[in-house]
Amino acid sequence: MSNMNKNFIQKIIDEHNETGKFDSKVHTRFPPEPNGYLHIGHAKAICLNFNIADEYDGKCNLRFDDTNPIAEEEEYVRSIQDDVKWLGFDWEDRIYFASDYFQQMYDYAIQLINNGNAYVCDLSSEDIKENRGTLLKPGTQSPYRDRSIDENLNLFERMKSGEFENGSKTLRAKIDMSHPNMNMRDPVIYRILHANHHRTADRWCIYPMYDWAHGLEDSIEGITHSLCSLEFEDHRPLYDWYLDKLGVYRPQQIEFARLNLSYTIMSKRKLKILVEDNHVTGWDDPRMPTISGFKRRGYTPRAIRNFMEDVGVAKRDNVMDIAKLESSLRSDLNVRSLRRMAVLNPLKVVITNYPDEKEELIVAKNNPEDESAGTRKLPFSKVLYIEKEDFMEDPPKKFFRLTLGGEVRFKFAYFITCNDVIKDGNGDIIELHCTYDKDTLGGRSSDGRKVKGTLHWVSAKHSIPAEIRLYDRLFSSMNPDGEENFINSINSNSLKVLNNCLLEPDLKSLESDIPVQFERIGYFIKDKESSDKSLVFNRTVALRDTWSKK
RNA sequence: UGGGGCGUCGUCUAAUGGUAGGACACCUGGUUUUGGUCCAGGCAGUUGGGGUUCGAGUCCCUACGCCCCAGCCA
Repeated sequence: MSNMNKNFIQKIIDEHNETGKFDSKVHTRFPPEPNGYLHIGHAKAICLNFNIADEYDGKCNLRFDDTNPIAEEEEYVRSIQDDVKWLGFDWEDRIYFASDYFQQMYDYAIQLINNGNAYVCDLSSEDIKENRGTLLKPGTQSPYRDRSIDENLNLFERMKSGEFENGSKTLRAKIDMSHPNMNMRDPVIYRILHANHHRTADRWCIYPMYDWAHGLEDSIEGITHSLCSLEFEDHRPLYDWYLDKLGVYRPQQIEFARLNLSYTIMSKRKLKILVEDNHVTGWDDPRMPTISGFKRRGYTPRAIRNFMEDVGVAKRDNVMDIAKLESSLRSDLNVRSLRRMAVLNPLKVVITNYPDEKEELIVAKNNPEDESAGTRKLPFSKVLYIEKEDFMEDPPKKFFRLTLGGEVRFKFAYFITCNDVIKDGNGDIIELHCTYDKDTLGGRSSDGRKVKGTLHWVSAKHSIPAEIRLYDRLFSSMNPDGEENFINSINSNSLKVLNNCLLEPDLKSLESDIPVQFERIGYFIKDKESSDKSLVFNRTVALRDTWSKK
């Protein structure tokens, strides 16, 4: 097998497989902390871990890294599972919690103490900070560094039993206070936290720090390749140090660059501000870069997964153009979505030469990309509605749509010519009087006459009302994270609500979660706020538009 | 100024030391009952300077630039 077009992680795994380092096994894990909703950046890690396991015929665990009871909640463990499932990944029975390993971690800590590699420190967090030194200056040793093993054992036991207050003591690794890597300057292993944990309640009042916990979790689960983001690169020496001092199985940590997207933020803290200060309606607001937000917006798991394949994996910092995500989205939606007629800003059209009471059913294709999607019947009658912007009395050059005296095709129906423009007192156009050519049924002329424009339309009598929400990017800045205050770069036009939209009747019974394309407009999905009485549709993404750009 | 990483089209990402390729974006043109899709074409890149070599994005030296690290967060 060649190394052509593999990413650097696959190449490392290939090497391991050649040398037999992990017995040719691949076992990865996705280890979220349940302290928030997953976003599109997490999706990269999810796809990477599950896909790579799959490619090498291995497994991928879902593991909650729940070592900080202050930040974590049950609600998040639920939503995280939903999101991973929605993306289409299956952890089978391998769902784990760091909190299930607390006893083992504690026992390992005792082993560390026994080997003289850890000590209980009475320094306050301020003192520890003080003693740590700086990037340029070495730290100084804790006065508690040389306690006897027995004293350490005794104190640690009492920390666990709840004898001490929060912050009064820590267990620390005895490494090197002048190490150039700050992570190695006697890092904290356990801190005292009298707090209720979402799974272990008050059984513990000491909680392991990330560096201690994470390697042990990986080791216990037999993970082979522990994939994480770049900022953990200088934690790897500590990851290795702990497992080596314990003499236990040691996975290989590999760091990759996380995903960044233009015009969006990925920081959990900032996303939380958007929600809490009501800049959006919730974690699943269709403008949010959360997985639940993308889902509600109408994105498909396939589009997101294809995008991640496309983006690749490397070590250099990157900012993906969100246009690439949208491109991936459109290409998935183009193939699968049903075509339907919807008029967002209705303009009344009366076909003067069409019999008053006549109605007919027009055959319309459901999806030109997929013949098997079949056809449906669209009602046509004397009074119709078209898009306001599809008529101009005084059109510019190359305007292919309806004009006074001009002829266009009403898609699937007839050729229509506009004869009169009716205006109100303000001079605004309120109605068009047109005639149809009855020999063009189906939208094709019998005399070879061509028409430049094709419009979508709905029959007034048969159409159904709907609210349509037009979403645009949440931020107008390409890099909101780089702004002095990201809130200031929120796009004030990120949501436009249209209340007088008219849909073809078939949409009444559309199931939720079925993506539709409103012809000539964009892709839409029925929102969860829809009811039988009032329909609400979200615009997932507009169709590519090379006309309005000009 | 310590340590750890990273520098390839506008943006991502490829290239056993051997024609710098692909995607998105952008621009042309063609097809089209969606100004969509599709098709064809175009624009555009190895951070700088030395060195090794028949040959360097790749190896060596050097300069420069960017990111991360001083939580009892992960």
